Amino acid sequence: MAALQRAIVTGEFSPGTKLSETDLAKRFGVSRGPLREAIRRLEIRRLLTVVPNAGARVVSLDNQQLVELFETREALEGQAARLAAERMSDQAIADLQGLLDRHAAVISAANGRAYYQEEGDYDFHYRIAHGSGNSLLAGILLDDLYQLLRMYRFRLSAAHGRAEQALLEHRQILAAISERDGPLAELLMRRHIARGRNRLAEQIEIGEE
Amino acid sequence: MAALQRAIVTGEFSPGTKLSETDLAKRFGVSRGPLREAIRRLEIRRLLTVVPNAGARVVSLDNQQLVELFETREALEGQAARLAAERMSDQAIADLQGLLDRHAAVISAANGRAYYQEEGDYDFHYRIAHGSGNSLLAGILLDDLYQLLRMYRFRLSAAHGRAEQALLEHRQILAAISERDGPLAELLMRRHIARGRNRLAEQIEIGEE
DNA sequence: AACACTAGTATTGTCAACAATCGTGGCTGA
DNA sequence: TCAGCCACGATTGTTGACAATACTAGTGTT
Repeated sequence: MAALQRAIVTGEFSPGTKLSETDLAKRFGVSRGPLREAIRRLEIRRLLTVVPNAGARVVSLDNQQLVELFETREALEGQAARLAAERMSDQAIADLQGLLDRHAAVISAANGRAYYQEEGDYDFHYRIAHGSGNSLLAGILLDDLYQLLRMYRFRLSAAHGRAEQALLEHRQILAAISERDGPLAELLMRRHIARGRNRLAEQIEIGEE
Repeated sequence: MAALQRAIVTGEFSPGTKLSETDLAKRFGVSRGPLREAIRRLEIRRLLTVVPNAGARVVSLDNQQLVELFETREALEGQAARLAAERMSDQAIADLQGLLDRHAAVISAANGRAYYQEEGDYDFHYRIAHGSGNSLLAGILLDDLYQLLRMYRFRLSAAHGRAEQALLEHRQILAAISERDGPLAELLMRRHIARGRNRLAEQIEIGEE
């Protein structure tokens, strides 16, 4: 039944698609009852928009709403980085260091921007969220916001040649965490995400011309 | 069907209570189908904890989780205050000024701490969240976190004689917004909420003795 | 030709019955 | 007496059928 969420998040259904309950029920080999429960959950997670008596559609974010998403991430991930600097174990920090080393290898080897930009970036932010030791904050980020973000990764992946830059920023953030400098980690993380938002804003301007 | 959520949030069911589907269905005069959908929604909103094949319970936050709630609020409401300083209309700011004036009247008149502490505080933060112009951020705050908070307002209301202090802090925040000073508004809001968290921490220490 | 209304169809909302799983109480045996 | 097992009862999970609402196509009127 989590298969429905996966199907939506991975982009199997494109934004704006109308979701027929009977169709989905047949597709997933389940009755309409459990399916409706799944729809309600995805509605609360903001992955679907439901209008009463008219059905559910895959959420379709306009550019304004994507900016909102980045603004919200900026606040939450900044706080996560601050808390991670205070609470992450030395072991977890070392592990994360290793993760970034592997990312570096992937980038230099295959010029593997695509992989790094999507999964690598997600891995890093995932660990910071967990490292905050705040399960509520981590849950909002990972269960809600990141699922939304994944739906739009194609629109946001126009940042080629940015893998190296992102990796550098990740290393700076981790360095601040390693030095247990919470405020600096927060500042760097906010700036890191703000850059993503600015790139988005630039694309919007280009698109409007 | 939103009646169930209201019943839980207003504290009609105390934290930890087991919720029987059949009982609730009879109570609200509805079948188990729609009721289960409502339960799933409240589960995602973190107001209920559901274990498979064993039923749903009203969420029971321990002190650690309450601290997490405040840490998350601090990040989100700080950002909301910053954005509100940039985006709130002059009219909305003037209205909010009027709201605080009314709060001041209530406090001095009836020594009405109880009212102000609960509803007044909520009103103020509600308007800031909306004033951010970020519906995602406002939604997370108002639909999710504040519902959780309301369940525990009794445990957090041990701050007597604090109505005046809270009002003062609200005025300072609004002044920063009025001057369009985003960073200051954020700082003051974060400090305002951090004070709430610190009072909570003090209570925890007292309770542990 | 364009609009309004109506009937038909499809889809969502709701319900009561059935199946599966879990917790509990009592029984048996060492 | 206590541990383990079994069966019963209760609760959750699921299903298919029924009711209500919204969309659509077609017809008639202006």
